Amino acid sequence: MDSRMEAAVAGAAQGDLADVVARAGAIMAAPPPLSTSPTSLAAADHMPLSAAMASRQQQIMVAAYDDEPTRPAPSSDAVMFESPPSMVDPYLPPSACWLPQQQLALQISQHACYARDVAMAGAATDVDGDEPIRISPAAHQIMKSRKNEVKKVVCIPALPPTSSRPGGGEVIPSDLWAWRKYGQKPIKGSPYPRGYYRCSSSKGCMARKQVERSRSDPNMLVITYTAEHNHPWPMQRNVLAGYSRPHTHTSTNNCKKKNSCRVGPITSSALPSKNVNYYSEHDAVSSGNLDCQQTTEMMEISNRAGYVAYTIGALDEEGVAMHQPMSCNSIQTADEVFAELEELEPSNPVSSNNYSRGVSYEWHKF
DNA sequence: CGATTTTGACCAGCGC
DNA sequence: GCGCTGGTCAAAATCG
Repeated sequence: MDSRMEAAVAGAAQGDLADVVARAGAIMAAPPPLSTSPTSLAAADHMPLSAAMASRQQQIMVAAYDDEPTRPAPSSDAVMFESPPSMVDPYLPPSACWLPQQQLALQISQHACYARDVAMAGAATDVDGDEPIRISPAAHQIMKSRKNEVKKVVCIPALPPTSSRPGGGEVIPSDLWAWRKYGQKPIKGSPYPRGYYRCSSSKGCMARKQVERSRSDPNMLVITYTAEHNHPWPMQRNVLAGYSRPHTHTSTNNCKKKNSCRVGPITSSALPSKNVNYYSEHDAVSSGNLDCQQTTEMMEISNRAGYVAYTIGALDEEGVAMHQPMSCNSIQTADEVFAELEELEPSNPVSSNNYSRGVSYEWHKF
């Protein structure tokens, strides 16, 4: 068995589910020891997948941000990541597939023993592809714990801590929902505390999320979503304003206050509370209540703004893994994209300059 | 002044 | 039953 897989399963045995996810993500992301590794993104055009992954018929999406918006679809070399790729939960809406490069995410759900699935998907075979995975009973028990609670786990590269923030300056990327922190606890065995957040958009909303750094890879943030939002997604089209750039945001420049890594306030008449500070950074849409149209728009615009999305592990009818780039035909600069958006909704301006240059984001209600 | 964060206290679940 | 651990509450502090 791949040593990395052993580590992942060991993590599960220790009850570190988040770590399992992170490890699985690392497995998926790790540069292959050989250029022909099954997980090699460089071999994207003819990517073989593990049998276990295929059995789940999972779609694994990798979204890569290209710093040069005018650059065409990347060559095979261009999809060698330093950051982990995203693995998108098939139970999640398609919107979850859209991920900026620096939030390349491993995203799994707990619809059915997800950690095992993660481990299986991440390393169902070793590098040689011939060794089956064995999950210890202890690990399996951990995976089945928390009863039948449905969770979504997102593993993303952590942003650099902001020195301006007290207590280490953890920077929590946004997922477009409004979250309010209600607790923080040190976690046994981990040097990093776990933050507890609840949705602040609606009083009755039971949505929760937990944010912690992976103890095995401090560069990874593991975000666990619990329960569903019982209200509409608070923003619409112009949410994209915060999406099309990697973290050139102002955290290092303007984050003089502890809350300042929220790029800017977003007000919306649709919101129950006034002047709610929404996280407006660009990040995975992981909770995903977006409808198909929104998703399509986001995918399209993101592609045009310089994102390139790849599907890894989409299966044909015979279970043969396919890998194909998603549409990325018309590459435009982000400014062009947002200028176009403004044309679509002149009453709902998007500050493309601010956005594209990462200075400050001013979103307007719609 | 309202919203959010911080942080210690409290509570519940689980294993021994 | 007890202790450990994780999750939540709530008061105080902080921020805009």
